[in-house]
Amino acid sequence: MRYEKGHKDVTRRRIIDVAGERFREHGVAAVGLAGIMGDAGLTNGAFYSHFESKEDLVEAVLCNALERREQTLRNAAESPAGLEATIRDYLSPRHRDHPGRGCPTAALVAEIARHPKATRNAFTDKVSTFISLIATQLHAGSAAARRRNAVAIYGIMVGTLQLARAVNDKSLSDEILQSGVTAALALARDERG
Amino acid sequence: MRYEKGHKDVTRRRIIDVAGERFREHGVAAVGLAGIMGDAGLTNGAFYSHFESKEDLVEAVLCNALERREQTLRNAAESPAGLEATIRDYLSPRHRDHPGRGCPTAALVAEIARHPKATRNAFTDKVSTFISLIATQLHAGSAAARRRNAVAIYGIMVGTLQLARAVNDKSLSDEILQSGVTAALALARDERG
DNA sequence: TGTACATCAGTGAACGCGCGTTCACTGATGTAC
DNA sequence: TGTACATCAGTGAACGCGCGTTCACTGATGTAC
Repeated sequence: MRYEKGHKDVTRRRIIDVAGERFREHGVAAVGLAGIMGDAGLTNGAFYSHFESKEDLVEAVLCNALERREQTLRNAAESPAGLEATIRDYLSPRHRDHPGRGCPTAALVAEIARHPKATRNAFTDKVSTFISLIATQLHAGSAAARRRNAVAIYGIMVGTLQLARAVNDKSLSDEILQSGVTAALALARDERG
Repeated sequence: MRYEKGHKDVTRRRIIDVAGERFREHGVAAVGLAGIMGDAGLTNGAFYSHFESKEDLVEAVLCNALERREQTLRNAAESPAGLEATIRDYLSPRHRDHPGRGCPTAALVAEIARHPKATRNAFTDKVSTFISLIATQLHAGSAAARRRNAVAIYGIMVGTLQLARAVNDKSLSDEILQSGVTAALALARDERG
């Protein structure tokens, strides 16, 4: 079975997509390669003609998911109320309830901290980019204050989304999301500093 | 070898302490029971006279670590500048660099979201307590605004600490911590709402 | 006081299982002559 | 145009390993008589 040109790339992308969803849902450590390959419609053995190791896949998945996130952020940044929409969408029940297709940072940040250098480097680059992208959407205060607020907004989004996901009580979870939105929007409008 | 009274409790506590450190450092899924028992100076077999399962240990570890955290928070709450000290200590390089003895929420929140009901219930109770404890240390705004800010402060602490840990660049990591401190303190003093 | 038995925290080998990884093989297509 | 060979994405069985868990056993002490 020879395949048409680009077939292998398509397969590789399918593996990355499947793995991205499963990693964000269950964590990297809890997801096995056999399951990923099965979901991608392949058998175990094919994995190693696409990736060198599980860690190699993790890096590819992370880069892919973060790049998509960056595109979304860039698109939002073009409309004036973009940041507000980004914050409201990020801290929405929909995002909370569907981690598989959601923000890779919120789902995997603690695990990334324990992964090897290459993976963490890729993550670090994107964090820098996200902070800059948020900062360009802030208009009050000095450049330093805008950057400081951008970091805080990113932190509040990641932290409150994770808390809302972990908590086992719907009304508390909703309250956490709502408080996160209010605080992040206040930071976005901050005139101090 | 019969043991003096209370010996078993001491052993159980030692297992919980060791597991608590290792879980926070490497994540629950990445830590094996044999390693925990070895570090506690015991062999595998002894585990099941102390706990019903790994999940049972996870729950015990989480309750223990969260309870300690609550005590620390309560002690800080008695001094007037307690919240500021709590925030600065939480978002310090020392806390960032030593997750094993640090906040269980920051280390494990994403994993907790994927654990069974009993574990999540225990976590939920403590999150409620933490939010209330932070809220009692806020003095500006309505009761609703103080509670909202308490949630946001908790979220900012958890989110920025995790980002600072995952990022592979010291100066960016330090900047994230510093921005978190500034934003959390601003929220603590917030007069709006 | 001495003997027989109960207790029970801890031992350490073994269980089945799924993990990440390897590898000889397949078979449809493209290329060479 | 027909034949022989190269290519290479994917197959599927097997590897060693460490996991969570089980269990028959140990042996120092406490209790009963």
